[in-house]
Amino acid sequence: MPELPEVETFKRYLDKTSLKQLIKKIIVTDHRILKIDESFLKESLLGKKFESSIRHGKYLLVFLNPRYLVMHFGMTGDLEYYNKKDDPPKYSKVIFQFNTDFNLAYISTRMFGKLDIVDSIEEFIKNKKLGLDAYKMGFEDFKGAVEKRTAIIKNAFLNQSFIAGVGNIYSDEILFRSKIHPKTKINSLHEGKIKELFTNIKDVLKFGIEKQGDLSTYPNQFLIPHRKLEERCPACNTEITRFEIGGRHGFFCPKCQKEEN
DNA sequence: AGCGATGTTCGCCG
DNA sequence: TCGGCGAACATCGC
Repeated sequence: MPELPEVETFKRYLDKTSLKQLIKKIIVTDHRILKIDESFLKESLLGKKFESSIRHGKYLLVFLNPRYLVMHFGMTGDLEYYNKKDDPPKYSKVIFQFNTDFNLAYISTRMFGKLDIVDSIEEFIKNKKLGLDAYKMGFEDFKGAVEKRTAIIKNAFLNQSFIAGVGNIYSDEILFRSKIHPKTKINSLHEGKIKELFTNIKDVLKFGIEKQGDLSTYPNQFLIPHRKLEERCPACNTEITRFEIGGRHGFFCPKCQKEEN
């Protein structure tokens, strides 16, 4: 699932369901998902509670005093809070059993997600070299980040050290809405365009969060429903172009998104 | 039945 | 050091 809107949805779900309950048992069904030893995971969590959570980019950090559990979801991660009476969800890799009738399952279908333990948020962000959180950043900081970079804009978005949280799909949507060609050099953008881009990042992510990360019911005027071959631009009816960049497929409208801005 | 996939990381090269 | 590329990771659904 996850780019920023999905992870924000996981955060709200975890906050609503799983805080303040004693963790009495942890079951790890696949150790490849752990970046730390199982014993350290247990030492850090057992007998404690999930106190609060913070999302930075695509990462969710859950505070347990004194450490943080870091959840990353790869391309196919999920969380499910379920009654102990029921079977664990399919592809559960770690199950947190609370001192209640419920468990929280960390699910990773394709094993791309990871769980880690860290001492502080600042240290984590620094070690991972993560940029500003795309949803929380202010305009001046964003402008500073843009001016420090020389890469083409699509690659910049995919690089989490530029700004954190935007991935392949939402970056296409943001560039479409901003009428920016994905291969535009990011440092060629002028102030007005940077401002417009900033506003569109916020709006696209906000809409995504309101949709709870569900991409399947987007209105026609967005690019998202048209990210496939032989689709047409909802604004001008030109055929959408598919291109490859950094080993991924991106989509854009060659008429609405011209190189020059 | 092969290919592609909302992510990250690492090594290589310019 | 940065930027871009390609591969690797793992596995399921189309």
